[in-house]
Amino acid sequence: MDPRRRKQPVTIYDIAYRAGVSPATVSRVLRGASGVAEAKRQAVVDAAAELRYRPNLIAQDLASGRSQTVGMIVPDAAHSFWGSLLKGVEEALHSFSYHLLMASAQLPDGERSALDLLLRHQVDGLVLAGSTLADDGIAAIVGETPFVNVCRRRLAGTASRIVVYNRAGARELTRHLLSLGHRRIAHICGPLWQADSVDRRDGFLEALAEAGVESDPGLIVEADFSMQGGLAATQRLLAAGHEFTAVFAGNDEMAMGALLALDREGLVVPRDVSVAGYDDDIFAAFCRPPLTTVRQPLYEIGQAAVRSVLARVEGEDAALPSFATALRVRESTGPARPRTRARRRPATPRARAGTAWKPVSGPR
Amino acid sequence: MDPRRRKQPVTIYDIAYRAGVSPATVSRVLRGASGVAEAKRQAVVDAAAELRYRPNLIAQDLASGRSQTVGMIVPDAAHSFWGSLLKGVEEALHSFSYHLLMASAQLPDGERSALDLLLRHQVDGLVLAGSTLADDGIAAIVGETPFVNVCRRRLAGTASRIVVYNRAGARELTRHLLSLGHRRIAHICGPLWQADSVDRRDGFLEALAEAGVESDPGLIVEADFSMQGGLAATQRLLAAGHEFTAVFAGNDEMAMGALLALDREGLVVPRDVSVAGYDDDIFAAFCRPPLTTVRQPLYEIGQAAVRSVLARVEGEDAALPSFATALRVRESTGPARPRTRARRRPATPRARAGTAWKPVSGPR
DNA sequence: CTGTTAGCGCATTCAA
DNA sequence: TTGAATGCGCTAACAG
Repeated sequence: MDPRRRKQPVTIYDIAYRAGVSPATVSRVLRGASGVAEAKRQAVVDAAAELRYRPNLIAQDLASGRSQTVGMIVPDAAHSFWGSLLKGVEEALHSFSYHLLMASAQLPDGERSALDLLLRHQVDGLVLAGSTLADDGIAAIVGETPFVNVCRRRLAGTASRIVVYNRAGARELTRHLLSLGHRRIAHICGPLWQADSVDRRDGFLEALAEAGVESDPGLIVEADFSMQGGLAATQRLLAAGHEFTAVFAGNDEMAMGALLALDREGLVVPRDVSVAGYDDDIFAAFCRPPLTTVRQPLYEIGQAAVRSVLARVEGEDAALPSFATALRVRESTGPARPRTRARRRPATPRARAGTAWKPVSGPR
Repeated sequence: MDPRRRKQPVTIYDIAYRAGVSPATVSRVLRGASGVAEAKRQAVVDAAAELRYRPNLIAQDLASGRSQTVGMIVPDAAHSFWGSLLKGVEEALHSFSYHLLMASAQLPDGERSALDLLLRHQVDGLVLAGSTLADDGIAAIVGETPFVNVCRRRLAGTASRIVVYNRAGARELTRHLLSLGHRRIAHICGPLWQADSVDRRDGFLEALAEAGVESDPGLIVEADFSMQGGLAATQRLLAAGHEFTAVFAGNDEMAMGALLALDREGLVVPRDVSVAGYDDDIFAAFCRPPLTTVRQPLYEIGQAAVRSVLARVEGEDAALPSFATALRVRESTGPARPRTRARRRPATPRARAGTAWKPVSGPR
């Protein structure tokens, strides 16, 4: 049933034999332990090189009780948002000679089983991106294994979470809009069961309040962080006849959808309506017009998560850093038009318009 | 030095004791082996559940000689192109109860060391995305470990490669452009040391040839698959005064750059110039205008890669599937204008134009 | 069918 | 400093 159980071609025993020392000494040398005669050390190193020795980490792990591996759970690697985080984590791990065991999972249940799988693999620590589980829920299944949350989707619990000052970021962005003369600003927020969505919306509202601008509940709509969702939300806004001169989308993907929806209506950005996003996603600078947005240092956040987890793996009690955001003003935002209701130009007739924005986007 | 070498809280010995059987029997039951009395089976299952037993895969691996793990190397997880592939691989692996050890690496050297690391971890197989290494080079370092290449960047070697009919895809897309009346079509190709780039360019040229349209070398420029590169390439094309009514970019990212460059010149797509991309990236349907492109089933390719690798891990000699592409006609392509040289509308003055396309895109 | 005996490859006591 | 012995948790012959 089992074809060929591959055995290690060369082990420390081979090296020991060749170098004329004991396996224990080989182990010491290979692991950089002190207290080995230089002559033997060299002999071992040479032998290992000549034999093209490749350490068996699995064996090392079992013997040492630590796997040199960190597990990461990502909701959807196909989106550059998560991809950036993933990249940061992977590269940081690499620099510490740790390995990355990756799992993707969206539903809470999938997350739980993914966690379980990762733990079976004896990961030393965990980086959870976009988790929907609460801290205690996670702790219940991971036990002592250190973990840190990044961009979590749960409102409660900050103990394990790297926080990004999203409220401040949203506030700054909104102030920018206000400074351009916008008063009726629509906000497309992400799912409100997610911490980030709520934070950004709150920041938005705070900025309005501090400027003495009354917020119109009708101008706040919820979507799902997808381009499709942003498109639909904007269409709803438009259809409802709400007047607004700017749209602040909770992320760049939704902003992109908004741009498309506005275009469909013959509205020109930023002449008729300003649009802003959030995240400074990989494509934000290349939209037309390039998108005003708020940069979240995802890559750096990923790195910080790793540092924090590894520190705890080493037994140190690492504090979780927080991250500020940075406003990126580009061309999708401009001065508010004097008339509140944006003027339309006749939409260009399109034969294929009906199918144009079908969700052909992602793979699968 | 070593804080707490975590030991397994509950092992098969504990279960054996509790269920009143031998560890071997526990192992059998847990691994679903046949030939165990139902009574004992049940006892073991119950004991395991009560003790909340979590198998130690590391130990299993060491004992069985197989790690239930596949390694994947990705050039850049922050791009949805690679992300889609990654997602396909991960999910397929998951469905086979395999794990994914991920490594990112761009330079050949990084790739080599990444491979080495993965092998130290005793991965059962490898999926290499966008590899710059030749088959024999890879084999030299992985030995017997099965591997498959996906979207490789090397021209030579198809033995390990899942091929996508990119030439046919490019041909079909070009025919579409030709059918719209375009005769002077610019092509922004990817790096010509990459198989995909060459294939697509060749498909482009073939379609022109079969239509009896002479190709103009001046209309073919090389870029690096990035948005920034597409922007710059298009600007070069424009600056050189080349006349063209359509642009076929080697991938969607470059197409997006092209859209921006054309916009900067006051050219309207598709009225003045048609633009087409390749990949059907996650944002393609949401550009303005939505991008005509060629879909590559990346997710499915990832899955196929997994099936193939795992089959070989099992000792079967799996053939590598090939994939066709699908033309996605959207709104960025339209009939060619009668006059060859596209007409411009005065570019709108922009204060921030200079900084607008700075490479603020990726993280890092 | 089931238990006993050996390892898997390496780290790590403990003596020497 | 170094080597011999023991074990990490589990699988896999081998007997019984």
